[in-house]
Amino acid sequence: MEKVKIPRATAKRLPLYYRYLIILSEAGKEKVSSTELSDAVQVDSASIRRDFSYFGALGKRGYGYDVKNLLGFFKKILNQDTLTNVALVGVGNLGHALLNYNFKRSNNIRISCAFDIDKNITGRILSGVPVYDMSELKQQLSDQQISIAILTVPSLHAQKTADEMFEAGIQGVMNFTPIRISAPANVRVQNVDLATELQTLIYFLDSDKQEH
Amino acid sequence: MEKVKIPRATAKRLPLYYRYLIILSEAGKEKVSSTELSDAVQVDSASIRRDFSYFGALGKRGYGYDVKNLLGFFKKILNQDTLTNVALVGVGNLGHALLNYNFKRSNNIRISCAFDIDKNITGRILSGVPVYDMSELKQQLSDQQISIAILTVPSLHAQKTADEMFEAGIQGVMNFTPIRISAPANVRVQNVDLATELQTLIYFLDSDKQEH
DNA sequence: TCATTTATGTGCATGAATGAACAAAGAGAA
DNA sequence: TTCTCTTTGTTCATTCATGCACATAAATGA
Repeated sequence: MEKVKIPRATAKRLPLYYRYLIILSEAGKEKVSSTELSDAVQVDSASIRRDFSYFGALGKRGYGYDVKNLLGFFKKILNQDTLTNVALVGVGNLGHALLNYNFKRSNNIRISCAFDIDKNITGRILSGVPVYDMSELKQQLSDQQISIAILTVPSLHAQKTADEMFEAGIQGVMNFTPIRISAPANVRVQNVDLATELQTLIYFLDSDKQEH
Repeated sequence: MEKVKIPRATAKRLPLYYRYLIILSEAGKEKVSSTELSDAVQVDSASIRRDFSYFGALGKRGYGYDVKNLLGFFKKILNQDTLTNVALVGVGNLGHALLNYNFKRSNNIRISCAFDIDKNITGRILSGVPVYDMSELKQQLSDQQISIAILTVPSLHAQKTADEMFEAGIQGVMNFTPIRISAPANVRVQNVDLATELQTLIYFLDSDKQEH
């Protein structure tokens, strides 16, 4: 599937559009306007139209967008037509929760293997996912052709574990540790920093308060 | 504590700086330069200097920043000198994980109560946190003077539950559901959309691949 | 058929964020 | 003290993102 050069901000919104298109489709809606969608996803309607327009003229003036059309289109753009397997590294509290998180339903993503160092959980199958010892990382990722991993180990092991992952050929990391791991230039790291987000929320609330 | 008007992007980085300052302090470092910090937090050094400068001239030319000074300063800015209590609404997989997540160590945030509708877990104490029935939401939040909540209920109940929270006086929500909840104008909502982030990562990886 | 309404696609102006570059200030050495 | 070196604080140019506003095109109804 040939892809156009899309602004970063747009690319971040695509999965959101996709999810709401699924909802609309399941609700039996045939068409949708940028204004309707705007209400649902809370993005300005002009931004939505521009986002869509990067892929060509997908809508019809005076009508809106055909839901089925749009859905099929985004499915291809977002590689939703093929299942993406990812690895989970670190099966602690958060890791466990993610194992049970249903990425598959609206995203066609599946955690197909997990890794840990704790002998009590390695060698077993948790929530339908086999848990291997870290020593098997390279072999398994290679066998299963996995290039994306979710990192949920304790901070202390974050960088060391990340290095092992890069060694094993990981190209993209979703980093749940509070450490900013350093990675080779060709690797994408997406940080999800729970404590920081919460604290930012608190900060903004306080400054809201002071304005009034 | 009087606060200056800070750009959004800067405010988002403050907790990150704070965390690394703690690490530096614990490692016994007395001073730090913007360049050193830049390596650690992966933010351009000029941006760091500018971020700091919003609060006044905190550094010394030719020397850098005094770690203890800076730390004390950020502690106040970020309200780290007082404990912030938050509520957790929805004790499923993710909720459980968050109950065990240590927000307190470097952020002085504590989940002090949780809510659910499942009679099997309400009325009990999980990971040191009491779990109440949803019917007690308003009373408890009022008693404990809590204005921030983490929302981890199933998508289907997201909006309805959110409405109850607003009714109970919640001012800030960290929304882990994939639904964009609609909220009163004075309420801040921070969305943490795991599936979307993962999918965005996949999208960027694919477009990286196509460039080469 | 023709007028009216609806909703797209895009030009434009504005604002935010970034990072390079550098003058100024202070630290440290001689 | 005086010189050199380091590192800040800030200016500036650039890029990115946003949302208004509107011309254009299609749909709908009379």
